[in-house]
Amino acid sequence: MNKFLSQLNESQKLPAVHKDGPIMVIAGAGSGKTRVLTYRIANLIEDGVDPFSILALTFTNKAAREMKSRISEIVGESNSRSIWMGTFHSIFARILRTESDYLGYSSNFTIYDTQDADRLISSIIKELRLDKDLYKYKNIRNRISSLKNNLITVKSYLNNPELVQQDIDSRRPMFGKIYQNYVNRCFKASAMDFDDLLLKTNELLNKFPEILNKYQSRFKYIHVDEYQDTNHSQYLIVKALADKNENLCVVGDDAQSIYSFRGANIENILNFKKDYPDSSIYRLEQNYRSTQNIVNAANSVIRNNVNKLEKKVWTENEVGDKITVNQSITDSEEGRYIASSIFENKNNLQLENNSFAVLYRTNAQSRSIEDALRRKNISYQVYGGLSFYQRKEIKDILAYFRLIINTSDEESFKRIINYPTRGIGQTTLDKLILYSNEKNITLFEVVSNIENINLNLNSGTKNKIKSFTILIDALRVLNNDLNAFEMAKELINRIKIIDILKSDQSQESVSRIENIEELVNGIKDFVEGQKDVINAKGSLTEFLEDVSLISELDKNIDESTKRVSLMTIHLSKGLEFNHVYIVGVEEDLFPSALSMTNRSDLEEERRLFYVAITRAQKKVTITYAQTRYRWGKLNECEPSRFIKEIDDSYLHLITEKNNFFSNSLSKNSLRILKPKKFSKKINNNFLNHKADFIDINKGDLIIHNRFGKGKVISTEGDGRDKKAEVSFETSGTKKILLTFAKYDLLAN
DNA sequence: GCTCTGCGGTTTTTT
DNA sequence: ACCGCAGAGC
Repeated sequence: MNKFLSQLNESQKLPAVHKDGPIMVIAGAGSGKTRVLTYRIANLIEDGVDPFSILALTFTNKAAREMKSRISEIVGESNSRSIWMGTFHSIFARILRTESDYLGYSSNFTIYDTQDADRLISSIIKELRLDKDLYKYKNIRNRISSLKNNLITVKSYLNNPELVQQDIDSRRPMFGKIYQNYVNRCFKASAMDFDDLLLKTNELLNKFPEILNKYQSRFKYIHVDEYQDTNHSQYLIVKALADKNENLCVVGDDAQSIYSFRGANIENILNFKKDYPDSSIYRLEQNYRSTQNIVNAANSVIRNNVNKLEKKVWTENEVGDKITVNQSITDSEEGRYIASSIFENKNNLQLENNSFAVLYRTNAQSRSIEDALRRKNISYQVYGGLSFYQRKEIKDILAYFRLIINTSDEESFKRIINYPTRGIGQTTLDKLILYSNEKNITLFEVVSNIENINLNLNSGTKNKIKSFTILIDALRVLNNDLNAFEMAKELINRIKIIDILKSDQSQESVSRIENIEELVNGIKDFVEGQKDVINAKGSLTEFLEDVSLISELDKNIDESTKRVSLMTIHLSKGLEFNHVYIVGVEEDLFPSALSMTNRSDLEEERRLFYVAITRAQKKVTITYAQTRYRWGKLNECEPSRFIKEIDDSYLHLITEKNNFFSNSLSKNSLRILKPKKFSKKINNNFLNHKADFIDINKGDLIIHNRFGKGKVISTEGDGRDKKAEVSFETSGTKKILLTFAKYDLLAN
């Protein structure tokens, strides 16, 4: 037996050395499942299995990278490099590019993200002259996505009276038409959305036995991490590929299944034994991550779920601190409590910022936490939300890149035909789209041939269109020789985007310029990094492939500054932190109001809470507020039922007596607030006396997050109605409402 | 065709 | 508060 296996305990060792045949590993939180996968793959290689024949599907590309580097420490880099390891989406995108001919696609196909899909759906709804209030693009997108994840193509949809009736009943009889147009337009644009990457892989494997055979023979050993979060489409791909050798190892934890909204099917893990009757099932129940109090608290919560596999997670770790539950009066008070608590723990326990994570149910909750951390000078990193690559200026630059590589890409074309503005407006674009739909040719073909097409355009417009096509054609030629970084510089010079943004002096433009610079630096890093990769050239194509499937956690973050992590609980899955704050643990927020109508949704929320608790090694703090701003309005909140589900013996409740509220609250206001449900009147009193902002007055200098530096000319109103008129250096005079505005006091 | 303004939806989670 | 969009006015 290989000596590195001695680093595993007995129950970890069994699945790690189980070589052939289907196995499932049910791994409780913190039980070392990544370790098992790592050593199992290393062991296969030491046993003489060709790394090229090992496939490992992970949940994020970051997880894949980390696992690869750990495997390379054992079996060497030349071996680990050859393993097929990555997310479903990235691995099968790679295979689809290789086999694109079979499906009638070009190998350069674009990957549409959610925003691209939404825009395309919106324009189809508009073109079909449908009522956009009845046909909400989000509903349509979700419906298309769920059909695709269940392998229901347009044809099978139209042949299924029950499905068609569902849409008639929800007053969307034209849904089928939209679905059909959407699929056709994606194909015409040579684009695949996220769901297509899985759907088309299934199509490829089902329709072409020689292809199926090729990949079945290649992938002799298949591993799937986070199996509980696979959807039906992914399940079928795995089943098809594993069918020949049946060397399949799936690892997961039904208690951590939290992605049903994107089609994940918990039944996949619950039914594994039925699918593979000869399979072996292993359980990892010893937790190495957390204290006894944390493990026990998590167990007492998940016990309330009916639908689950029985297992008992336990630990030999210390008992540890109890879970602190803190009540705050407002959401901003909650933020201040967390910032103070982090500050104190850092000092008392000699911890760095990166030992702490703040986890929340919705991205919108990060704001109050960010404000509080900023005021205490604690550096933090927000993951998720509007990501860097979704920002307008970045998507616009990327749209150029995408069009250069795939001129059929309709969504990219529409983004940049008039960016920067070159006098080609909506009217012209509508004519181009109409013609391209009529003749079934791409928009770029239309403009490339604009001279010979009669669209009632004046010669000025025609010339503007011509110079656009000349620009794109020139860049396409350059792309044959230049790498991604050189292309980026070339593009930015040619469209003069920095100059244009500079001429507009607003704070917003400054930040757009910074973002573009950051993008260019990122591309430079990427090109440098590609020098180590076999056969890679650092081309634009490679860069786009990398960027379009990047996940929130894959981003390169400068780790030299240690930061507190802020993220949704969904994103935190698989991670661990010394101290974890779970915030906004209130009814209607967590569990979400939308999850309370049926048992299975509520159970998923509970699993989410379980995930949150089990991220912590040493300490969990749960917070909730009595009032919270949502949709710009103040709401009264109640503590979440999940808090009550934790066995009391693991909890330390902070009562008002020993609670340390920040200085801005007087003892009086605390006394007033003592009754749990306070009246509207008291509520208003409180808010009028104790407004939640940095008070500013005439003559003060402030810095505003959007408008920059400015001087207060006058103020009006009181309490939370207080407004200030501020003269900003670059943005002119604005009136701001102090409770909402984001600013800091510079001097007075 | 461009730009400003006001309005309405937004906040469940993401590859 | 924030964003995207539609409509008005230039």
